[in-house]
Amino acid sequence: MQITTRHSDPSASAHDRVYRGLRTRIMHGQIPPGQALTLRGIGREFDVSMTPAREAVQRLVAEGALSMSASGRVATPELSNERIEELAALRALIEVELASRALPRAHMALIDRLQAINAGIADVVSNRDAVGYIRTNLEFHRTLYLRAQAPAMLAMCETVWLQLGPTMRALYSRLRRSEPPQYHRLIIAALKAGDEPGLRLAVRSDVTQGLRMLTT
Amino acid sequence: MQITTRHSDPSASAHDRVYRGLRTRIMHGQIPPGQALTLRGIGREFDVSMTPAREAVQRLVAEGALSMSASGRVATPELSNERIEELAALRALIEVELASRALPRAHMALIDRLQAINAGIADVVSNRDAVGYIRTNLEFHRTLYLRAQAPAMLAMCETVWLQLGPTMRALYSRLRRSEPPQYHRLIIAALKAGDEPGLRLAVRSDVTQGLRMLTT
DNA sequence: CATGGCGTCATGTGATCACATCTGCGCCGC
DNA sequence: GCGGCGCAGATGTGATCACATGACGCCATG
Repeated sequence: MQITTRHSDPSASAHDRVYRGLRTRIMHGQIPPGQALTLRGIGREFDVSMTPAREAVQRLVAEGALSMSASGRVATPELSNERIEELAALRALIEVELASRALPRAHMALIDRLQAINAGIADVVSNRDAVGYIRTNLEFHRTLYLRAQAPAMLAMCETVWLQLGPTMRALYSRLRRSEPPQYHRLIIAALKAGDEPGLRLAVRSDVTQGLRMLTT
Repeated sequence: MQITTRHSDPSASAHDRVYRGLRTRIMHGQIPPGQALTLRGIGREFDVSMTPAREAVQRLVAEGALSMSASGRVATPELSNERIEELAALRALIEVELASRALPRAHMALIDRLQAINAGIADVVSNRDAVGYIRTNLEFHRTLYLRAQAPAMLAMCETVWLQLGPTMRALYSRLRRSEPPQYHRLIIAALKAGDEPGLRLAVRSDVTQGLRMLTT
C-alpha cells in the first residue's frame, strides 16, 4: 500500500475522488434507498484510508444525499412522500427559473444537442435501463441549464437531484416506461419558438410528471 | 490536553460543534469577506484537533459558506455581483414559496411572535449593530418559514443565507440603516389579511431590497 | 426450549504523525 | 540599493492508532 505518495492523478485529492464517485452513483440511482455504507468499505473500494472516505461521506450527508443515524451509520435515505413532494416543488421552482434564463441564450447548436440527447433517451428506454434513463434525463436538463449562466442555481438544482437519486431509481424501475418523455419535445419546441410561458409550463410539467404516479 | 475523553457534551460530536459555531458566525455576518481561516487555528479556538476542524471546514466549503483556493487555504468568499444577484433570486424564489405555504397555517400566536421580533429589530437598528440586525432579520424570516412545514426548502433557504452572510455584513455596514424594514410590516399585514398575492409581493420586495443598492 | 446476559467483532470518532507544498522573508550577489 | 534564490516555518492532506459504542451471536440458566 502506498504510504503517502500519490502517483495517479495529483490534481484531484483523494476525498474529492471518493466524493465524486459516490455522488454520481447516488445521483444516477445506482444505489437503492436504504442501502448501508461503511467507511472502511468505501476506503477499500477506492483504495484510500478512512479519512478521505469519512470526509466524502460527511459531505454527502450534509448535502442530504446520505442519511446518518444517531450512531453514525450512513445509508441512502428513504424519503417520505412529503419530502419527495417538497423536493419536486423545489425542482419546479429552480428549474423553471433556470430554463427561463437559458431561453434568450439558446441558439441552434444547443437545440441540436438537446435533440441528440433526447434521441439517446429512446435507446435506454427501450432497454429498460433505469440508471441510463436517469443519467440521460439529467444530462438533458443540465445541458439546457448550463446556458443560463447561473452556477449557484445550477448547484442548488443538482443538490436536489442528488437527494432524489435513490428514490428516482425506485420510482422509474417501478414505472413501466416505454416512450421517451413527451415533455422534452415540448421544451425543445418552446425553445425553438422563443415561447417563454410555454417553456416554463413544459419544464414544470416534465419535472413534476414523475411525482404524479406517487399521489395517484 | 484531554486525550480521547470528552466530558462536556457527549450529545454533539466535535466536528458538529465546530461546524455549528462557524456556521452561525458566517451566517450572521460576524466574519468579513475574504477573511482567511486555518485548520490549526480553528482547532485551537474550539479546543479540538485538526480532524474535526477539517471536517467542519470542508462541509462549509461544500455548502458555499467558505471558499477554498487551489492550495487548500480557506477563506470567506468575496462574491461577484452576478453571484449576489443569483443568490438573491434564489432567496426570492424559495422564500416566496415558503411564505405562501406558511400562510394558511399562520395563526395569531405566530403573528404576535413576528411582531415581537420586528420590534427587536428597531433596537439593534438604533444601535447601528449590523450583526444583530442580520441575526434578528433572519430570525424573523425563519420564524415565518418554520410554519410552512417544509424542512428541505428551509434547509436550502438557509444555505443561501449562509452564502450571503459575509456579504450581507459588508452591505449593511455600508448601508446607513435608520429605520426598521418597512416590508416586514407589509408581510405581517398580508398574513393578518390572508392576502396571498400581497404576501408574495412583500416577501419578494423584502428579500431583494438589499440588492437594489448594489445595482444603483 | 426460551430468554437474558455477556463477550466479541465491527464501526465511527478523534488525535497524532509523517509528508508535500506553499508562503514569506531574509540573505547574498550584482 | 535591488532583485532573485533559498531556507525555515506554516499549512493542508492522508494514514494510522487508540478508544467508545453499538450490534450480533453464543452460551448458560431458569
